[in-house]
Amino acid sequence: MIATDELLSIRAAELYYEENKTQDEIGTILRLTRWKVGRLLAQAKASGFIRIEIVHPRARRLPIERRLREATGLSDAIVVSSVGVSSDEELQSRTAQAAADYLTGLRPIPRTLGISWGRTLHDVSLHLRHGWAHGVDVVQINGGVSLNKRAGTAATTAVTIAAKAFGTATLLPSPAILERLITKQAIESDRAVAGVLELAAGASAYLYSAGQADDHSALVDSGYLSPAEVAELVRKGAVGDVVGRYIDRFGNIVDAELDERTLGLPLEHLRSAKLAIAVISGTAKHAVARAVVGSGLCTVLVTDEDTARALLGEEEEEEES
Amino acid sequence: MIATDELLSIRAAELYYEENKTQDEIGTILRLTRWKVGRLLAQAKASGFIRIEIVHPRARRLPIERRLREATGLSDAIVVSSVGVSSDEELQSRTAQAAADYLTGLRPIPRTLGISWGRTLHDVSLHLRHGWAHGVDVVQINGGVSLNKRAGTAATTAVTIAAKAFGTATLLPSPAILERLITKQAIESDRAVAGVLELAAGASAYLYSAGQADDHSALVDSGYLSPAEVAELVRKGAVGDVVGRYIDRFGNIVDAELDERTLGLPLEHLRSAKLAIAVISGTAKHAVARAVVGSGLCTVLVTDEDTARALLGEEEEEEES
DNA sequence: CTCGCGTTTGCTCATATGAGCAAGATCCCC
DNA sequence: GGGGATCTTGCTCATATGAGCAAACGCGAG
Repeated sequence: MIATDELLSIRAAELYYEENKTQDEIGTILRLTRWKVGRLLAQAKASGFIRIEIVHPRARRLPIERRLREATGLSDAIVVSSVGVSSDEELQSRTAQAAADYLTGLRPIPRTLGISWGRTLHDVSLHLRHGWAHGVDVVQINGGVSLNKRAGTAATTAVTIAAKAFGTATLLPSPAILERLITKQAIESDRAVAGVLELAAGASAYLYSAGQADDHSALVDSGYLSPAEVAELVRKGAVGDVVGRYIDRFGNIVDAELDERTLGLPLEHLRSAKLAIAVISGTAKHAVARAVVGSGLCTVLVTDEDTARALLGEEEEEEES
Repeated sequence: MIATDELLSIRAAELYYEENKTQDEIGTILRLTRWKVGRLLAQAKASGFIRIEIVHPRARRLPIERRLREATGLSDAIVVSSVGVSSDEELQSRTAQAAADYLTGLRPIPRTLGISWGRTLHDVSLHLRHGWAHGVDVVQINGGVSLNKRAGTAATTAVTIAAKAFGTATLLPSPAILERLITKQAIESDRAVAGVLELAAGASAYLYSAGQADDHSALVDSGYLSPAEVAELVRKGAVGDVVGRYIDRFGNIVDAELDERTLGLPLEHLRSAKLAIAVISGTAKHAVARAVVGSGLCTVLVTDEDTARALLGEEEEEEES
């Protein structure tokens, strides 16, 4: 485009988008035919001079969703807009809301929903509408008895999601990680526990999040792992955890021995699931999101715009006043 | 708007603006009639959920220009967009560019143009196109011989503007501020100087900027005033200077004695001019811009979006990712 | 239950806009 | 300076959209 045309297209855009003039009126003002104005406007759009943003906490980014589906083979991708967001918390809250929306709109409605636990899932449970479905049974897919403070969060999450869907919640009465392999095997073979695991294995859908591999991980908070142990896992290549199991950037288990002592559905089960919804948001989780998506751990990803761009390899640059 | 409609309008907006679907197609997707979709879209716009920005260094903000004209009685206002601008320098450069554009498009073309000098005016001179007009004579309206480094800037500005318009430049061969009143009176009565002042008084248009009242003022830089003297002026209420004369927020001369020793067109002359174009941009100049516009020193203002909003009393709040 | 009022809905019609095409302008290579 | 090749321009026509209106709906008072 020649320079004088570029300037004209900006003048036309001002009149069109800011002053709501018709292309015909603009033609009169700028002494152009209305077709020329239309072309200038089209050029301005094509050159990226016209930026249209949807400013709303519930806004999604459909073009990014599409590119993500195409690039990764996910069966669905939900990407919330990060326009006007300042804190990671708000972004995560928006993402949780979107996950709740997605769950609500899911057809067919899953009879049994396997879930993990953590801050994200808890958030999702809060954002779900009372009566979001009728008769969905919820089952935990990994050990969820917290060792200290956060007591009951895991249980609360499952119960809330189930209650809001007028269904039942089945809790996995076991720690997430056992100290000794033998204990884990013993618990696992316990009738109650085995029954829950079997139920979990037969769930029609899974909903889970992922944790970053650092001191803020829920597994550290809950007392299952010490910061030093996590640091050691990171040294071995861990980028985060999925249902309590630490994976490297290829989605492989980092520490086989630790994994053996971790009670819950194995990752392979998620990989072969028909419907596995991962909810992952926040700058710190870009790496684990990559691993989850890259290794086929989920079929549906709910995330934020920045994480999605990171997955697509287009890091966002700073802008705006 | 009821909550469910708000959400629907966001979904519709995503499909319309991001996916370029027609309202009809959106209707099919969301199971609505196309009229309902149109109404939702209208609601989304009305609620401010749709933000359209023109991202370009030459973009102006026409609605703000209009409000500014209406609120202040200016005969014209040019407001450059500050979208995507990070530094004050860039904003000032954009504003200077806009001033150059305005000057170029001015009809009737002024025969004689009275100008001040300073960083801003220099910027404008550089942004003017060679051949921006044919035969405009330029005359300085205030003393312009610099006392130190910046030597020649004032002269260069006038000469450049004139040369690019194939006209002549008339310089005011005098300092901006004299140390003693008697000297000023003597110079003023000198044939050469008096002749220039007369020419300046008869100019068909004026173009000038304003300086902020602090150490960065061009008058301090040029050595006419010491930082201490400026500080004293500020104490007396000075918000900035216009063609070398310090004014308070009401546009009144702050120090009559100093003003007496300042050589150039009196401010009253600018106030009664048919066409006086002020170019003022940057956060530090909001106060002086208010004084200039409020006291009728200009008929046309070229400024940036932030300054314009400040004049309108709508300070911009921070936003964006 | 019924009536009246205000809101929402689906429609008709006028207008605005984009696609596609033919004529005209411009370039540039010889 | 001639003559294709390419780009630009103004147009016709089909489509998308907004204004305005009447019917349907919902809601509360009697």
